[in-house]
Amino acid sequence: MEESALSKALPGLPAARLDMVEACGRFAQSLGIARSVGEIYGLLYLAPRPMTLDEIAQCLGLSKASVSTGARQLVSLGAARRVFVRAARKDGYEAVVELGELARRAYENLFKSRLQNADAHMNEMLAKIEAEKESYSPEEHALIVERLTRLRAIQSRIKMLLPLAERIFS
Amino acid sequence: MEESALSKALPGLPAARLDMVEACGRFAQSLGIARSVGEIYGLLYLAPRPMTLDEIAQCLGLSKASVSTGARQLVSLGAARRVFVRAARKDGYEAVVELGELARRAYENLFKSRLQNADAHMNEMLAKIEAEKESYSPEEHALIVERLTRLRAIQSRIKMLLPLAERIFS
DNA sequence: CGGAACGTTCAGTTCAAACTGAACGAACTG
DNA sequence: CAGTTCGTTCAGTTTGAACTGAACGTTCCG
Repeated sequence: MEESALSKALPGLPAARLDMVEACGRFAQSLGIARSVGEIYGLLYLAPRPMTLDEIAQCLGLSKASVSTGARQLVSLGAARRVFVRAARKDGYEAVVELGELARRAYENLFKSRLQNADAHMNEMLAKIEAEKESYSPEEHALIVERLTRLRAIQSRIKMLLPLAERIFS
Repeated sequence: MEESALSKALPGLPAARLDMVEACGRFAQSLGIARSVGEIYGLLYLAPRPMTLDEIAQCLGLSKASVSTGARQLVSLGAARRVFVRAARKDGYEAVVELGELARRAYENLFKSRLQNADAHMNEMLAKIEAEKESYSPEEHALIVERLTRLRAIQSRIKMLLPLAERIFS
C-alpha cells in the first residue's frame, strides 16, 4: 500500500483524518484557495476539540506563521471559529460545521455578482460596437453583433436558472 | 479615459474586440485556465475569419510558442477548431460558438465525476473509521461518525439537484 | 533536390503566490 | 517587574506555472 507524502510526515494522525485533510486540501485548491487552508479545515472538521496554532502546525507540517494566516482566512470566510481554550489558556480553532451560510455567500459573491457584471459589460460592448461602426465592414459588423447577441442569449438563459439555484439554500 | 495595458500594446484592435479579449481572459483565469488561453478565445470569438498563429500572436502580444500551446488547449477543450486556410496555405483557428457541448462536458468532468469521487471516498473513510475504531475514544468515534454523516447528507442533497442541473442542457 | 515557411517542442527565464524564520507587541505568571 | 508564552507581521526564500527564444522536423514550393 502506497503512502502519501503527508502520511509519512505525520504518523500521529489516524488514516481517516488524514484522508479528510487531503480531500479538503484538494477541494480548496480546486476552488482557488490555498491548499494549506483547506487542509487546516479538514483537520479541524474531525477534531474532537478546538486545536491551537501549534497543534495544527505540527499535525500538518506547516510553520506557525502559515497556520496563523490560514486560520485567519478560514475565520474571515466563516468556515472556522476562534475560541478561547480555558484549560490551556490560549486560542483554539474549531471548524464551522454548518456550511449553508458559507455556501450562500460564495454563491452570491462568485456567481450572482459575476453574472450581473457580465450583463453590464455586454451592454457596454454593444454600445461600443455601434460607436465604432465605421471601423468594421458591414459583414463584419453584422457578424460581431450576431455573436454578441448569441452570448446575451446564453446569459439570460443562465439568469432564468438563478431563482432555481437559490432554492438550493432553503 | 484610462487605457488598459493590452490596448496600449495592440492599437490595431477595435475597442469592442479588445474588451472581449480581456473579459474572456479574466473569465478563463477565474476557471483556473491560463489567462492567455481565454484571451485567444476572446479574440477568435469576434474574428470575421480564422486567424493564424502569427496573427493571434501579434494581436495579443504573445510569442508564437505560447499561442501554439494555447490554441492546442482550446482545441482539446472543444472551444476552438483548426481549419486549413486555402488562400494562405496555412492552418487557422476559429472559435467554436456553440458552447453547449463544452458546458455539458465541463459539467460532467468538473462536477459530476467529482461528486461521484466524493461519494466513493466518503464510504472509504467510513470504512477506515470502523477499521481503526480502537484508536479513538468512544466519544471521539461518535463525533467523527456524526460529522461524516453530516457531510454525506450534504452530498446526497446536492445529488438530488443533479437531474435538475442536467435539465439546463436541453 | 535545396530552401522557405510553418507548427511544435524544449530548456531557460520570469513572476507571483505560498511558505518560512525571525522579530515584535501583548498578555499572563511567578 | 523580569520572564514566558502566544499570536501576528514582515522580509526573504521557495516553488510552480506561464511565457519566451531557439532549435527541430515537416511540408510545400520553385
